[in-house]
Amino acid sequence: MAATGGAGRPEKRRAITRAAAVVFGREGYLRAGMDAIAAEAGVSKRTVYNHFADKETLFLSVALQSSAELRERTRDLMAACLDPAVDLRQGLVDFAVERARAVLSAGEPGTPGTPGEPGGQGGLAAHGGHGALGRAIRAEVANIPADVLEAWVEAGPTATLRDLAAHFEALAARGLLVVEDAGLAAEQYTLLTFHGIAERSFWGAVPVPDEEVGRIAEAGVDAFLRIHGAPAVRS
Amino acid sequence: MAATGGAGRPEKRRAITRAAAVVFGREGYLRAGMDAIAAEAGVSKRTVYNHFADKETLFLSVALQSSAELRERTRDLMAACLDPAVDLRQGLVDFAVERARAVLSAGEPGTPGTPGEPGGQGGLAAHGGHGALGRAIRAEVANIPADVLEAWVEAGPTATLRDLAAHFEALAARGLLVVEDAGLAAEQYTLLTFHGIAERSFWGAVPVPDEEVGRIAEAGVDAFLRIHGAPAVRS
DNA sequence: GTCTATACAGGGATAGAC
DNA sequence: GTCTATCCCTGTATAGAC
Repeated sequence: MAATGGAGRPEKRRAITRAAAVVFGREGYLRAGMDAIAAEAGVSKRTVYNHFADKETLFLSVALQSSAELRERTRDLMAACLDPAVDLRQGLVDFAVERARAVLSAGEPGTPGTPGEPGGQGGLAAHGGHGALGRAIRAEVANIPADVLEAWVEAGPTATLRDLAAHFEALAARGLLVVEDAGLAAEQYTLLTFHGIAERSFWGAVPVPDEEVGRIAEAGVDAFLRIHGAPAVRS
Repeated sequence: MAATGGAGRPEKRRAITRAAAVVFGREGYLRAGMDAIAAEAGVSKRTVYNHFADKETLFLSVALQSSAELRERTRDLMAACLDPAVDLRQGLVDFAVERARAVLSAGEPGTPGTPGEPGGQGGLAAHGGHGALGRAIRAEVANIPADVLEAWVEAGPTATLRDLAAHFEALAARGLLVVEDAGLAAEQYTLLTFHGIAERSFWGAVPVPDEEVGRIAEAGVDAFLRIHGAPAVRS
């Protein structure tokens, strides 16, 4: 009887959350219908209500899950681009570009992308990208309970800033960066290399050409290194 | 008979657009009802449909008007803070703080603010702020015709970037800034001093303490001056 | 016993009619 | 200015199927 409990087959529950991410991302919270979510999941509407008390509960559950998933995916990209650091500037540019692609790409079906890429499979954003769901959340921010919104921010953006700050501290210890406040440096890097693209594309709603993504990422990294680059690297 | 023509008393039309800005900003596009807009304007619902063909037309009309108004208001703030420029750093900080207040403040009724302040009266954002309407537009971005969205961006954010770039070029000519690409510098200033606050507050939906706005503005200006400050100013 | 399919009650919205 | 036609959506109830 527990509405949000573990009733029913877990595979059905996963199909519902995945379908909800697709439909909420595509239509937004208010326009999305529970009928459409049930159809996308290949499940009866009654089954949806068997696993989730109502539309809002389903949306908030999917939002929190997506936030944590995107943080993990971003942390993997960070490690792949910043840990080797044979070329710091190139690593910072690569991470900016890959992050923009991961968050903002619409996941167009015409381009299969890299099918064998690990870490990107089975997540909530198999079709539509995390950006679409993030847009739906931002659109409903005024109607989301404060504690849930705080949990979403903490599990996603804030945790990612912490991950990035840890990397910057490690780079500073190796003499490649000069940072007093690693958290501030992480925020400035994110603003200079990512938020310009996010804002221009309205968090993935409007496509931005790859060429321009690369241009903005390079300009952002150059500005960041003027603030925090070690003298040897800055030149 | 022209739906969007100048039928009816212009005062009624202004009352409708102002009411629409209030209600759309408060409730968002989908949740806002034409009944509530008519009631807020103090006119009959029939009068609303007499001036605007339908809900979408009204929304897009108000969006474009608000975009142009916010651009003018921001340009005034820019001139007031950056033209004297007895202290460049202080001027850049003041503009960042005033801009954040103008865009993101919820216009709480308990604080009458500065009643005699010129330029802020009679606009669409008398109650609720331009940020609230901007949030409603961003929430509906996927459902707005591409040409209208482009016009909104051009009349608001892009025009403001151009205004700021012109100021930076003047400051560079006076030897206070070092900029190769004034447009890029304007974008970096906006990112470093404004977008962090906008994102943290979700474009005005969640309040940010004045103290923190000031802190972020100062840190952003310091970073900006490390990139573009003239050597005499940078120290 | 859980899932599917469908039908239905209740509320609210837009847009038009009187 | 009020009143109403029409549609859509959430959430529930009623059937039967693996």
